[in-house]
Amino acid sequence: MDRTLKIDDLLCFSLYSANHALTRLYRPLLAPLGLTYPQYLVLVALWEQDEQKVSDLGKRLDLETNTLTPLLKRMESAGYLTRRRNPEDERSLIVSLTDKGQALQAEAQEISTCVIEAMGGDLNELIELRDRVNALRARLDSA
Amino acid sequence: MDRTLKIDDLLCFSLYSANHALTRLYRPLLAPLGLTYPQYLVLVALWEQDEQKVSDLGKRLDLETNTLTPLLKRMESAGYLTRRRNPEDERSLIVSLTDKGQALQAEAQEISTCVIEAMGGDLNELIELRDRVNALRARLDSA
DNA sequence: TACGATTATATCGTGTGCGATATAAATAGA
DNA sequence: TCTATTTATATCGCACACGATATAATCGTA
Repeated sequence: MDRTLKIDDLLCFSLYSANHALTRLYRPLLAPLGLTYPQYLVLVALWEQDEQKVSDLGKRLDLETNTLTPLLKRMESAGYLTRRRNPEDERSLIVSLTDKGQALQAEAQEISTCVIEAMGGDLNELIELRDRVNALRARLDSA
Repeated sequence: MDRTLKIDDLLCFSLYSANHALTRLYRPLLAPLGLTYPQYLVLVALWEQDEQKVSDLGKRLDLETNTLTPLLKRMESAGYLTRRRNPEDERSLIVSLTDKGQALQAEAQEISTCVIEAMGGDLNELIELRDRVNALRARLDSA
């Protein structure tokens, strides 16, 4: 049996590469809004629950503050959100959507539709794939 | 029905996040070798087929030269590979493994074992997941 | 209350990714 | 053969990611 490690054999490469392909798919869809893919994920998290602390967003998106702080500053400059200290604990920072940030939610539905179409295949299959990838992520996080 | 877009609903986020989790898993395994995860993927590609042009590696890993050139230079500095012009076409550059780069293949087997264990679950399940993710990637690339 | 430990965010340095552009070699035509 | 076009790699700029470290606020405890 051939034990040579091949690039296409690696689940890690599949995920790495599929993630790149998705980023490339999102880029032109998000460019008109001046958003990057990680910034879009921040918006999704805030649409789901507004007024989150930086640490909440970090847990939700599994990102560190050294990634989030500059990213959120850019989004604040772009007018999509505001950052203010928590009056109850001046250490933490509360991130809130602006009206402009709220308003984007409507356009996002189109983007989702577009992405799902590009992914092709049956919707139930995509959902199952999502659940399996999430399960893998959970196993990796707990390892 | 609740149509609010939730972060965990997104297959794109699953892949994004699983990819991060994998990178975090590989980091401490590769750090003793002075390698990053993308650099490791370059080695895997070269173990499979030595003496590849930069453009070949780009196709294999789905990366542009603006990513590969500096990455390969770092790997050359680290002594894992050499870069020389193709005598038959001076525009192209041939990337070859050094003895040191070849030698790493043995250690890689251990890393793979480690990663597969961390991924947990049944091996056949992992293979099926890989195939599904690869199929998704193929659909995205052709879209 | 004083002060060391903890917590939340920020900063710095390095390494990807990639759009845009530059450079050099090879090729195709007039 | 001379030149415009194409091709392969390199460079530049910006935005993630993240380890390491810094700073400021809060907490715990004597």
